[in-house]
Amino acid sequence: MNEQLHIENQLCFRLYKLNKSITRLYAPLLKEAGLTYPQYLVMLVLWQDEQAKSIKDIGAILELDSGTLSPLLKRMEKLGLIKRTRSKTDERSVAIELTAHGKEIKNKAKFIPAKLLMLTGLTKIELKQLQQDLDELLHNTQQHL
Amino acid sequence: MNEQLHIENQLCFRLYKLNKSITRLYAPLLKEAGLTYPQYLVMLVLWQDEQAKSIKDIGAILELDSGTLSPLLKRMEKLGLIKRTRSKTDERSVAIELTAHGKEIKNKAKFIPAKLLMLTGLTKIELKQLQQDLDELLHNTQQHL
DNA sequence: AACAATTACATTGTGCGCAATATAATTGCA
DNA sequence: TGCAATTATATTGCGCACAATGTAATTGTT
Repeated sequence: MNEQLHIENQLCFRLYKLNKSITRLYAPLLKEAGLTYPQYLVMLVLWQDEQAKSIKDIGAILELDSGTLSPLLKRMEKLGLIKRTRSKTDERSVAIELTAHGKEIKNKAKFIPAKLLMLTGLTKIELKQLQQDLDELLHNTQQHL
Repeated sequence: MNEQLHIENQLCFRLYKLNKSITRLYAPLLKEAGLTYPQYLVMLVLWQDEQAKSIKDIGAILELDSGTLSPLLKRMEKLGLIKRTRSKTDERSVAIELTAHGKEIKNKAKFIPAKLLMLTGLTKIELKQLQQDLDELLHNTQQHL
């Protein structure tokens, strides 16, 4: 009997479940704004400073490649959230910017983080500590990629 | 400027990246055994006690529904990892059991958890503490689903 | 200037994950 | 017993995630 192979002992399985669990918590809140979770992540990046960003920039922040982002951003354009424009200074690059509708949604979305924090039941101090732990782990794992 | 909406302040984003990052760490190790990560999770469940389990049982453990498991298990059958059999006592139920090949793979896989733990750079104590923290968070979030 | 290498993005194909719906078997209850 | 409700699984459709490949624009080198 190999205790290490026991599924409940595996860190990865907890992260797998927790990630799904949190995504499901977001779903109803995001639905009100008409967003999926990955779309929400893109919007967070664009809301940051409301400046146009290239697909490359967005990919670097979210750690997603063009195979994921190209169709995702096309869907978001069809939903009227963003506009895609070929850069004139570099025709290879595509600039992504928010539409007026995309900017408006921020007002609905800005209450989401607080709502979610409440659902986690974490205090601000626990949150900060957990974020540090996860950052350290993220740093370690990414060294081996 | 809404600090809460800043993507780098969001717990969910860390979990999202960490989950992807860890899955990518597994990928090359699992490839040697011819498994994807979700397939590995199913195998972990079946390796536990090498007894046939229903799709429902597997779904309860992995928190996956038939929409995910039905095609996943069909692919695994095609790969020769498992066998699917309609239960005779209850024709609605499908029993999943390991093939000889499926059992053999355990010998390759049993070294994976230790390898991965090393890549995380965590001590056993840190691991245990983190697992507890994640369990608590998982428990809290699942209360609201 | 010519051309090889690199870069930014798009496309194709595969495998999840999940909502919604369908179907057949079983159970529960009047 | 008959029939409505429940249960176990399957199917469809959509949206990621990512590997592999393709393409056009740009850069670097000689």
